[in-house]
Amino acid sequence: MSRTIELTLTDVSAAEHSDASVIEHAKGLAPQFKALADENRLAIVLLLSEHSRTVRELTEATGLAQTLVSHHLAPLRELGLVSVTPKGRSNVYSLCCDAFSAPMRALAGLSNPVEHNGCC
Amino acid sequence: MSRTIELTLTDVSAAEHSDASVIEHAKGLAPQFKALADENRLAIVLLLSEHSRTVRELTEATGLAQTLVSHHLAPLRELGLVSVTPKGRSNVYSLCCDAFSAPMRALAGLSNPVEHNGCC
DNA sequence: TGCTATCAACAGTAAATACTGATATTACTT
DNA sequence: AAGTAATATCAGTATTTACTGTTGATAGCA
Repeated sequence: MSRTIELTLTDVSAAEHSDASVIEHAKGLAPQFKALADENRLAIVLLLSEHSRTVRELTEATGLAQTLVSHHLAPLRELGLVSVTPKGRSNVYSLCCDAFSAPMRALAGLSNPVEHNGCC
Repeated sequence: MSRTIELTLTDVSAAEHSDASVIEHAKGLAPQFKALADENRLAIVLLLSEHSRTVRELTEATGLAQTLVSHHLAPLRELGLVSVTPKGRSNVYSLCCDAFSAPMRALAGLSNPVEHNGCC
């Protein structure tokens, strides 16, 4: 019960980057990780990776207060990780694009990473 | 200048997971993201993805205070993301294993993710 | 034109987290 | 044995961030 996915990446090969460039890179990358670092925000993202949902649906699925769901959606929106489409009096949220949702769906299927501890 | 890597994953296919299981999964996954969410910790991890280093080397490479580097290494250690090997009076840190360092090296080579904003 | 559902923004509080400086510990060096 | 280099821990402060309750705005519905 496993499969193989492919990710196309900029080549990093054996090339060493300067320390300074690695640190610059960390600064650019950290906000994305931060957006996924909160378990409630991550739950929202994973739920959206299945299919688009309204705020109300997210509120029901997570059991969180509506105001808290909106609160978490705001930074995801600002980072461009999710997009909004008004529909009637609802707001339908979707993951931004496949470039993001594909890896997220992959993560959603990862076997429990907590049990990774002590692997080496 | 790009290449394709393969990741073998537990099958997530089209199967919808229950909301509850997705939320459970988020709880298990969030700590790993949290460990990478701080730009200084991420810098340390990316530096270690190139090769193992002592605390002193990490301190020099990052420009951070030694005590702060040690402070950040502690949670990475507890999560099992890095491992320590005493060598002389130094402590050599390495990324835990290939399962982790391979994706991290890939990330280190990703083109700037900040410019992702507004893609869709 | 009220009425209600859906959502976002605001203000305040509580809690977590990053940082600093000082200190203790261990292992080399002379 | 004394001195020093390398590191971790501890206590304290500052900052960030998550959360709650209230309120205001918009859009459908009766």
